[in-house]
Amino acid sequence: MSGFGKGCHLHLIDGSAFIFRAYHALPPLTRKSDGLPVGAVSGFVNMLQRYVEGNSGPDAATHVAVIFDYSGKSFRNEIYDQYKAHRPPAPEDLVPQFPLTRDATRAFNIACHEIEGYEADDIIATLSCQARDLGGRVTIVSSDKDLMQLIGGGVEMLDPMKNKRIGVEGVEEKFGVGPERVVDVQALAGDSVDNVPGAPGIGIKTAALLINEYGDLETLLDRAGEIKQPKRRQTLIDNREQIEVSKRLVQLDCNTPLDFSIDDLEVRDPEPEALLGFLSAMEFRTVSKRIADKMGVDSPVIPDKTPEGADPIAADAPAQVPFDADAYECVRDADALRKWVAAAYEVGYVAFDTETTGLNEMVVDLVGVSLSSVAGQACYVPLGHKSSAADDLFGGDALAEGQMDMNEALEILKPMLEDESILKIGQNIKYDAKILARYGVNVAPIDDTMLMSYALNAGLHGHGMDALSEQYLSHNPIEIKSLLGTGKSAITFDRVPVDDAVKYAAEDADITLRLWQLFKPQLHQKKVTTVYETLERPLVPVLARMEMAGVKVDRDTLSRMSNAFAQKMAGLEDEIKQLAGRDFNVGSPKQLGEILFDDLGLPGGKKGKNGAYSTGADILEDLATEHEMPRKVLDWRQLSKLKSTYTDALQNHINADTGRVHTSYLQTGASTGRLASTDPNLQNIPIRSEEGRRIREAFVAEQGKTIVALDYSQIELRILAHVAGIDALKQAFRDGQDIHAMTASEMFDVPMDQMTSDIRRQAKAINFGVIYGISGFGLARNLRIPRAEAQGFIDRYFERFPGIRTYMDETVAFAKEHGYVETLFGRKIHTPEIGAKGPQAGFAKRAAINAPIQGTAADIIRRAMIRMDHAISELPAKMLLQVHDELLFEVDQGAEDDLIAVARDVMENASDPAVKLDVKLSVDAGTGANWAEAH
DNA sequence: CCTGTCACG
DNA sequence: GACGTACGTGACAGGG
Repeated sequence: MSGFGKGCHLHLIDGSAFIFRAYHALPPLTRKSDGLPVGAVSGFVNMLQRYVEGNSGPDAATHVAVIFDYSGKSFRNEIYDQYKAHRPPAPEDLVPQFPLTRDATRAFNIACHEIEGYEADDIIATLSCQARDLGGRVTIVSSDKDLMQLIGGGVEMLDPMKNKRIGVEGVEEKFGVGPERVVDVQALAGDSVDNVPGAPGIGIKTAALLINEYGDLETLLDRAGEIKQPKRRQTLIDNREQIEVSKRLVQLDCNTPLDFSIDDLEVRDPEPEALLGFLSAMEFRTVSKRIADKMGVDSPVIPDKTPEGADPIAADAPAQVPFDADAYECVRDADALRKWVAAAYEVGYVAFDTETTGLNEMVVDLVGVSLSSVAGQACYVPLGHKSSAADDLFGGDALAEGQMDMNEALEILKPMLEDESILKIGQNIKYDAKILARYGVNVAPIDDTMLMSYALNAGLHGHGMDALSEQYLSHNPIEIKSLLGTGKSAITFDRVPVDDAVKYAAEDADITLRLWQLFKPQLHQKKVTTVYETLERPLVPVLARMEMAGVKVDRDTLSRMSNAFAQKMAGLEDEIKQLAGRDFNVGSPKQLGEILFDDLGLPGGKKGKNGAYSTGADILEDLATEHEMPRKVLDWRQLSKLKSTYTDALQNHINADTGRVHTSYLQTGASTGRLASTDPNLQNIPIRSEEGRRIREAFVAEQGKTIVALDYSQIELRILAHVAGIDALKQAFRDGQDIHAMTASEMFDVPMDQMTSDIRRQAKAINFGVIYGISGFGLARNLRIPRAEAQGFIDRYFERFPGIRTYMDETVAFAKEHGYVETLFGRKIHTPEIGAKGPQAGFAKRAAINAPIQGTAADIIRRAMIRMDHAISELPAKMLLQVHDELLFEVDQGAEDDLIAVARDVMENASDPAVKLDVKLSVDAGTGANWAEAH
């Protein structure tokens, strides 16, 4: 066997990082037989398994090792006794798992090494140098920036989280200098995580600037006196020794004494017996089975025994700490804030919340931030509270005393909020992320308790924090109303006294943390982790970007329409009052009812539960044959709606700075998985009537750009064809037929070439009816035909497509048995009313039938949106809006075709590979200067 | 604050 | 046998 050399490829896996990631990513699982904590081991095994599976192709390793930190002090503590001094001891339940991860590595037949007195990074450095000198390639599997100094000359890093390779350019992007100067920059910038001091006040940006100017650290320090900025100059002169120590701390050692050689690291196939033996000893049933299947051997039998009295759920429940508002801290200076940031680093996560002057993220100001990393312990950092008017003769616009400078606080918080190793937990964190984005902070990675609640319990209850706190923590939080008041006299949060704000804001962070601790393991137990991780969590940044992008709305167009509507309405109003014989408020259904049914004595007056006549559009439509007034009222109402809701209200939503309208998407608004759009709702802009449709002309592209709209064609009927297994429907979609005409032909025995628009219209109504959980009454009302006739249609439909009936019955039965229904992607929609008696039973049944269809369509477009972000990143295009089955883009003129090709591909394949649909998805596209043209 | 009405998919 | 019924949303105006 020849030794390591040219053509060889060494993979070095940062084992310790794997362990911590696994520990934080997974709920605290225990071995069933004896309660040994094995969550981290389980995650570690999964990562190794994925690594082994992916190790093929041109980048495959010929040699591989997993490298661990040796527990205890390293030689760096002799250089600087405070090195990594802020690191807390490993969590109690993680400690026994350390040796098990070594066992796991060996079980996979992968070399595993650690050396006393050295860190994993040093071993990785030494092996990288050796491999490079021998002419081979190296891939370091880690996202630790301290390892970036090793890159170059055939050495690359692979970020396993993002599955992204990092080469020399990646280093330059991160540090502003090449790999050989990374240590110089780190020596200056220091590192709060490892407690490397560096030069106070100098961060990576400034450090890179200085190093690039002077060449290297030694030259810089020697010539520090030449620096123009007095503060910088003094810092470097005063802290020379500290900077030199820092460099020795960050410099990795390429001469670690190894008790093995690279040749010992050659890749070996796992031995089934050893690997399965280890997995069954750990009682990992799922992985055992998967690996056994892969290896083509029998999976080991793992006894399923639970010790008497053990309650795994109860063991997982977070500790009950009483709520204590007096325990919350008000943070007023940098040192205090740094302590809270350090606390986040200790555990690797932090719940945080922002307080602002209002609810419109695009406009409001930041007033304060609250943090919590341990239940019961939380702080509030007031930043923008105004002094009370009584203290300030100049109208109370001065900042209150005892607050940190906003920029200083953000400088301390930003590295932590952007640190990939620190999980930021929020309740509706999209809101906080958007606020902070306007202050130059890009919050990531994130978890969101609102979305967790939604993935777990959609259909059971709302997902606002107050409701969740009450239900799951038995704690009623302070109401914001009690601080701000209501109505006209309401104040903004910056006017709330700081002492009151602390109690309210810190409590929110505390509650969020506790909810997270509660929900996180439940995701796993309730099997909704995939839904949360693939359909909820990654959508947050996508929606945030769309909302911030906004859509350009032309004020003049709206204003002109508004005037035209007003004129027409005035004319109609005169005519209506003339016909009524007296003056009244046309916009009042109550008064209108009295005119129609009492004064004019028209037939069919039905009083509702509060004694008023019903005057809905369908009733007026029927009355239109009796009298000419109802038609005029209908016309008036349409104009009134268009004017008040669209041409007038929309103008007020145009952002003064951007000239665009920025909606907010609510991810948890609809139980089925659909989004909801608010402030303003851009998912109900008119299209069905010709007059309403023209409002879309006001949604325009910027100069030099084009609006592109892509929408799924018949997505819900396609999903119905799949889930109900209707072959005729599937075939029709495959053949590209007119689906409603085909339904009509099938039902009414009319050949396709003799189809009339009226028959087709009826079939279309039936097709939609099926999706909604059809009833004879509903169809009769929709088609304005006798109920018996409608029922006949339905019977015939079921006869021709018997799969539909089966689907409906099975779905209702499933809902009754489980209390929920599911989409094809595993989203659970709860149906608590399914067992109800009375009219609600009908509602619940139809909702249960509709939910998997509407929900699966919603899941598909969510997947498309999540992938779209990356897919169009190279194009001069932005995704602006989602309207359930449609995506709206703005793209540079000339790039429309490129965008359509990419976006259509993403949308049509959005269900792959999780779900293989029997029916192809089809997407229509349109372009134009405005939304009306593009549709 | 609730209800009726109507805009969308 | 009667009861009421298409599914999912949000915004606005009127009225207490």
